[in-house]
Amino acid sequence: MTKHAALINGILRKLPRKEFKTIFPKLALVPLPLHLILNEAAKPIAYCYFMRSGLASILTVLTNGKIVEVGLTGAEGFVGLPLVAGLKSSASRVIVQVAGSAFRIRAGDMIVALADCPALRKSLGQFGQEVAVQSAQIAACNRLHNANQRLARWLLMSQDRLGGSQVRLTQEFLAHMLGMRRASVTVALGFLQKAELITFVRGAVMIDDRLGLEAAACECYVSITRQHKRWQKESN
Amino acid sequence: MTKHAALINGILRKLPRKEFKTIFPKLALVPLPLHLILNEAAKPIAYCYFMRSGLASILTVLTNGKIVEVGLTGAEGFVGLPLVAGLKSSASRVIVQVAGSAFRIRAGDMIVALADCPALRKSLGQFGQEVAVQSAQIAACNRLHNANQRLARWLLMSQDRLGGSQVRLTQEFLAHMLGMRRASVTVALGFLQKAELITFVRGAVMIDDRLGLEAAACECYVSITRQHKRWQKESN
DNA sequence: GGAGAACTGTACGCTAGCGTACGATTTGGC
DNA sequence: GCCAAATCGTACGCTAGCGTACAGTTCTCC
Repeated sequence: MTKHAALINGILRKLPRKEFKTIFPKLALVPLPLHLILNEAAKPIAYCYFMRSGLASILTVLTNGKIVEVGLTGAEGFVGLPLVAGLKSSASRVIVQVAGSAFRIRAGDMIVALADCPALRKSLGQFGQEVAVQSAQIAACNRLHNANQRLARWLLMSQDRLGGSQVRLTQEFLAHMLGMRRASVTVALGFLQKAELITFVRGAVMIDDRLGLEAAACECYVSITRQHKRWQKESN
Repeated sequence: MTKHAALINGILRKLPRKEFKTIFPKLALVPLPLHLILNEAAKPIAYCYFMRSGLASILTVLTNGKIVEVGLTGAEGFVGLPLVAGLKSSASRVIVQVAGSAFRIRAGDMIVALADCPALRKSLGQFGQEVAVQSAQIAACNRLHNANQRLARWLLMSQDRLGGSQVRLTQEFLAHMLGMRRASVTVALGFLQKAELITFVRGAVMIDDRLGLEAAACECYVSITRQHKRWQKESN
């Protein structure tokens, strides 16, 4: 593991050298296998993660076991936000949606590091606000927009955070994320494919026409993106 | 205005004396008339508010003008969270839902105060997480629960934050908050009234049977409440 | 106290999406 | 190469909630 490798994470990259040196020795590069649970709802946070690749979903878990995705983060993000606010347990479940890797840090080490790193605190505070914005927009989206639009939004958001044009996942999983039936996902994917925006095979979706997909998605995708950019500017 | 009056706000009350003295001179007690916009989406934050009474709704605004409530705060809360993270504009609209009063502080003064007040930063950071939890739970709720359940949840949440057993608002407004038709609100209110959980008249809803209403609501109400209590304990 | 505005009750046709089910296809392990 | 498990396509009846519309009621202002 080199410092260079760590720079792949959006939060770590922005850190001043001094703070980076403080936290770096505590980081462990770990793989993130598919479906690994990073934080569990209502459970203590044992580790925090600076994502390096792959995709993590932030989920609200209902008592009947149903789950709904309320946020999404890739290499730009961090998992373990409540800890930054001085809290010890996670309110949501965070799972690996697309396998990758991350820099992991023990909760105890993170708390110590935070005390010495004002820039890190600020950076994570901003990221926390971004995640909150995502949740808020998704809350509205879930209420007002239809399955096709929401699916298109989800594909765009995940592509942004992944890089490639292919997303590997099953329809079943997608159904859980979007809080709809698997059968509805099949239909919605079919709709987008017929419009020549995507192609999908067993276990994967390819994005063929990004602009077209943006047009097919609800405004929520653009809203989240635009808000992100607005705040990017403000933080300089 | 006395210091005692300020203690009505949940955040201010918890502040150590020293920090309170720092921020106190910058606070102005202002009335919060119905429907006043405290922060506007995508606009710079001019003032922050420590709520003292009344109710403020956090709204996601869509481009077609439709709005959906994603969070709710009363005298326990604060309006202007992005500022705490070093950001200058609000992502959501925050409006006065039930008239009341608040301690208002200019954005510039708030930024200065924050630099000197670690306990305030921590307190607001936690509150930010709570708001995020609300959004996340509401996102799931909007996807999975029906109109009656969501209405019951909303009434319970607002009663918690208001105190009294009466909530003054029109069905039209309630419809906006819950992202449904006014006609659907009429029907849902009728359902809850027939079950003898509430009574409503033009412009107001009275809660008659709180426990019954909790049973009629979806689990989301309990989830939000429970998570709040869990974190309360952890922050000591 | 009368006019206009704001608010509420109700109705009707319509559609997206649900729950469920079942068979077809693909994949991976032995 | 075969079998079990995973994944996907599709169908059918059903219902919550939508859009819309209109009339009844209550408030407010002059």
